[in-house]
Amino acid sequence: MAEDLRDKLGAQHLPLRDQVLAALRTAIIDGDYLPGERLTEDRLAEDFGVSRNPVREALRVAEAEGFVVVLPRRGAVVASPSSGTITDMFAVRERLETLAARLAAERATATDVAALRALLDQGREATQRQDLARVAELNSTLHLRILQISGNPWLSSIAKSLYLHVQWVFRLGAAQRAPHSWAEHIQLVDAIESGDGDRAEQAALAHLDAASAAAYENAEGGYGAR
Amino acid sequence: MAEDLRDKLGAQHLPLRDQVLAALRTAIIDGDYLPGERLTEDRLAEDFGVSRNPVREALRVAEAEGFVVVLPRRGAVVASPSSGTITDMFAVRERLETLAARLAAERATATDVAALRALLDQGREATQRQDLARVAELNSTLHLRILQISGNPWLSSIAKSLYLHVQWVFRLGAAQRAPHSWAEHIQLVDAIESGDGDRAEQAALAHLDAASAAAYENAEGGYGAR
DNA sequence: AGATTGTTCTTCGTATACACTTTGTCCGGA
DNA sequence: TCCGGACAAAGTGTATACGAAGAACAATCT
Repeated sequence: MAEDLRDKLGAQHLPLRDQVLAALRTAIIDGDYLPGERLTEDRLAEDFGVSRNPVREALRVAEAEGFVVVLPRRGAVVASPSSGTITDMFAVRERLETLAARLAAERATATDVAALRALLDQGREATQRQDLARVAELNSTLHLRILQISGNPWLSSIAKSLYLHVQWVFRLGAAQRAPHSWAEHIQLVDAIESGDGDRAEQAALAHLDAASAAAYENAEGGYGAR
Repeated sequence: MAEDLRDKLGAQHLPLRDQVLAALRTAIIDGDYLPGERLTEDRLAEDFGVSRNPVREALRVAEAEGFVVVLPRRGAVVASPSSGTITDMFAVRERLETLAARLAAERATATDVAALRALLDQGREATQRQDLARVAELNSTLHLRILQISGNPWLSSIAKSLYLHVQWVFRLGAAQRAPHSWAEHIQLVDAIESGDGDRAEQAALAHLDAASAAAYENAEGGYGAR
């Protein structure tokens, strides 16, 4: 795994710290680094085939984003999402993504809507093929796209970060609600296309409530907190 | 007493990068570094009397928080808030701080309320003394305290970051609305004390609308372009 | 056993070096 | 005079090494 990452990182020429950050995020989200796992700088530097400096800079951002917790003089460990943080995250998402849906409804151009519909089609197709990974990916893309259409950079960047965390928590809970939620997505895109802000907000709320309920069901199993 | 010692020992040591970050933030908010100004690593390192490494790590976080913009291979410049970002920020704050007010109303203990009332008193006093700087400071403390009482770390940290930005924009516009807004604060704390979530949310909304309107008036003067 | 003392691991900060980009400047030629 | 390109300067991006301090753990001593 370390070799794969190293090869990939070496190939591109973005700043190393950004590549490390991206790799670190996905490694955490994918569960390659498990909650509570200790992330020493040397270890990460070796895993990614870079020196400690880019690693440190990436760790600071990962800390600000809440993926890792840094203990003073002890270094970083992967954050441990508790069921409490799930509740908190959904409470914030409810406020933010409903706003995003409203703004998207008010501002979406014909091209925007067409792009969303295209994602919807691909999603339906992937669902039929039982390609769950692809469905999950399209799911993300759809949500992120709506955020982008909202045209509010603050909203977009904050909600995106939250969304990544939700993905992480879901993955940890082994939830695969994606196909089930596709119908809600269609409602949402319909509402956005209609240009009706209230309706879009309502659709987003319904979607989030369902997702939240599903998250709770999966959380029943319990995470190994701390 | 044992706790006192632990708090002292643990809290005493602040990593240099955090000190640099704090200093950088306040320097930007206070207008010591003006929007568009170039921030070379060497210059910052010298200004703060540290080496480049802590500066770089602080810069990454400042970038994530939106205080600086980093141009690839060119380094960092202080971000330039436009009137567009003001609108966007208030749209998000409206969703977030109303939620915070509701949660605070639902969860505030007697001690929490007492602390808020104490801030209110100090604020009234400072207003009488015409000590505007102190009023502004108490203003911040009050808002941050409410966020903390909400008990949602995500909400708290996101809204805090937004709040710092608003302070910045206000300072740039030379707005001193603080004394004027104090009456709204009293309403808000009253609502939180009552435990009525709807009422608290309403009070927060009224406060934000007034602040937003004031921000716009000041923005008329015009900020540098996007 | 319990407390004390080392030892080790790791972070944190510093310093230094160097490649590579971008930028700015200067100089010669049309 | 103006243009264009070589050339130098500035600054980032990255690596490496070293020392100091803190935390955790093992070994030792009373």
